[in-house]
Amino acid sequence: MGNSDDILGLDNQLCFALYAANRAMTARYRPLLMELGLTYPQYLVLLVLWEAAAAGDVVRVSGLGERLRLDSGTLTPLLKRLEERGLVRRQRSVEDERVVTVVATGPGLALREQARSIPGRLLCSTGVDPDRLMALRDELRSVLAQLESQAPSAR
Amino acid sequence: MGNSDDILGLDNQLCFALYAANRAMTARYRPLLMELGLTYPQYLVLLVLWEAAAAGDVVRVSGLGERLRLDSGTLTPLLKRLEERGLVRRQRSVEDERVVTVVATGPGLALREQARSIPGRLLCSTGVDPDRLMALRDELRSVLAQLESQAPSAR
DNA sequence: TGATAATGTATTGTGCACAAGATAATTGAG
DNA sequence: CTCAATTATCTTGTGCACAATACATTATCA
Repeated sequence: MGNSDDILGLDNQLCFALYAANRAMTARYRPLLMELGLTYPQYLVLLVLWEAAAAGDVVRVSGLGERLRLDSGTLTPLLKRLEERGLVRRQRSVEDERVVTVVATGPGLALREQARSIPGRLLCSTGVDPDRLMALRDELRSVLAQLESQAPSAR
Repeated sequence: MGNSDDILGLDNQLCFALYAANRAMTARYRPLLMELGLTYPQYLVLLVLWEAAAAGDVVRVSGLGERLRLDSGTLTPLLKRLEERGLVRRQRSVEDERVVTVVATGPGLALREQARSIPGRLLCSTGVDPDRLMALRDELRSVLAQLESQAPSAR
């Protein structure tokens, strides 16, 4: 075990704790999402599209990117895969032909019902107190907001 | 903004908070690590190899995988890239030829001195109270341990 | 109006992650 | 000793992430 005061000790790094916990969490999702034929990022995209459909909003690729913090190099091929499977429709806007809007199709919207059980099942699967997880979520959001509020290269 | 009680609301998901915070954090590391010519996973591998060198231990590929929670499909090409750059040496064990050991070379060990400033600079860059970050790290480690202690498919 | 800048998306290239399967070496039961 | 099972690593294929660049469209201004 590394020294607990080693500034470069792997286990002392917040970044590694984040990195490992994130992958462990998505690994927990994987078998549940496989039932829906989705990867984890695809699931996140659908969460946004389901919310938009419920609110009657139209989402563009750039809107997905802002919400999920992903760029077009990630989203474009991901959306094409979802479109090939008929879960999503991409359409170039007629008012502004630079814009591509994305909506969930019938099958894409139907998936939401199957997805409904996922958060609950995952919560059980973790075996951690839900209140602790919610507190952790809030703290992560707070840190994320702080990270994003700063200039990218603040020293 | 999605309903705060929508069980499928993006912003209500712990998983998304983890996912976004992790990427924001590694994005903070990126410019600092670029000075050393390293990616973030390469940096993690070197953290382990530096620790091992200090302790006089020899690390095998499987040991790196256990420590970092990565499999050989990720590590093998990563280690080859580090080896091409002369930062690492891979050597098949003579006692057991299935085993490949990995050690940091002179230049690889020298990088540690340059890396020493990174945790401190990153801490400043986040603009978050260090005690809060340490508490967050400990909570993440605790959740990670809980996730890893359970059967992979515990319902 | 006609050049120029800004905007929104797509493409290309590199490097993780991870599943599945292959390969080679070692171990162990008989 | 022999061969099946195990172990450790490597390979292949798919799908993110992200930087850099390209491209078409729209907006701006001299």
